[in-house]
Amino acid sequence: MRIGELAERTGASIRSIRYYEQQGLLASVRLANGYREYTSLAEEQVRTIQLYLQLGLTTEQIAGFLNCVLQSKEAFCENVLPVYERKLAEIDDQIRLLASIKSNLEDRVRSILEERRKSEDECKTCE
Amino acid sequence: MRIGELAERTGASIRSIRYYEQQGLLASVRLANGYREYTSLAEEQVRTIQLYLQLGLTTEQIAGFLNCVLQSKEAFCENVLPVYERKLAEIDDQIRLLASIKSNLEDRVRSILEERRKSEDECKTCE
DNA sequence: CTTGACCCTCACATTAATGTCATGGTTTAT
DNA sequence: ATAAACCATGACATTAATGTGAGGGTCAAG
Repeated sequence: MRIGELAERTGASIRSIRYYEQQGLLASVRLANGYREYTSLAEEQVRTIQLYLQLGLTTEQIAGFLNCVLQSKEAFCENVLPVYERKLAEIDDQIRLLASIKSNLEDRVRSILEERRKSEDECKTCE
Repeated sequence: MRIGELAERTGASIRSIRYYEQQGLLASVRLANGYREYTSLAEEQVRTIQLYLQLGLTTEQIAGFLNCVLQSKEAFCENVLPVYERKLAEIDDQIRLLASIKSNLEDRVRSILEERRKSEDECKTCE
């Protein structure tokens, strides 16, 4: 199939599919006219790429194990686990940071509401 | 004081201080030679900017209420609370997404370890 | 008068995947 | 043969704060 059909089937944009190829994630054979031609395997391959991208992995990380996982199970690809571990650590850091900012913001919101409540009370006293 | 001293005192880079000015967060008067001159108030102002940036607000958001909060309390600046609320909602979204990716990754790690354990067991059986 | 430490502006780089536009070749159907 | 639909490459834009470097004034101390 050609790139348009592959895009249609996978939901990836043509632009993205070309990008995956450029990043070494996806191969294509070129027809005499220069068009990319894909086998039906490409469809699953693009879906696999999308899956890993949704996990927040970079194309570079994916490139490190994609060929392996396309042929065997993740469990048999040595490169997968370290990437997952690193990503998990990174996510934990991000969550921690976000949680800390969140509680800071919540404190501030509480303070503001509290201060405003006090002001309102004063107004009532004034009346 | 000049920009170098302000940078030194606040820990902000000279580059950042100029950027804050460009974004309308910080004013300076220019000496005859073109140098920026700051009053001692600028120091607190930069610290305030840094504080809001650490909360993940953009310079644009900060610009929306900085003048107000420099003069009175946050509680009396109408523009603060909506920004905080929006930021909190955004953070919740991010945390939810990260948590979802995290549990997905954890499942995958578990699967891999499980599969490998099974393989090891088979090996023992083989011996 | 020269050196070194300041300061200035302008502009490009950074990240990473994707969108979008320009320009142009190919194919298919009418 | 021409229009419509497809494909190609290349390049710039996106986000937002900051780093960095070029090229060039200013000023104080020696």
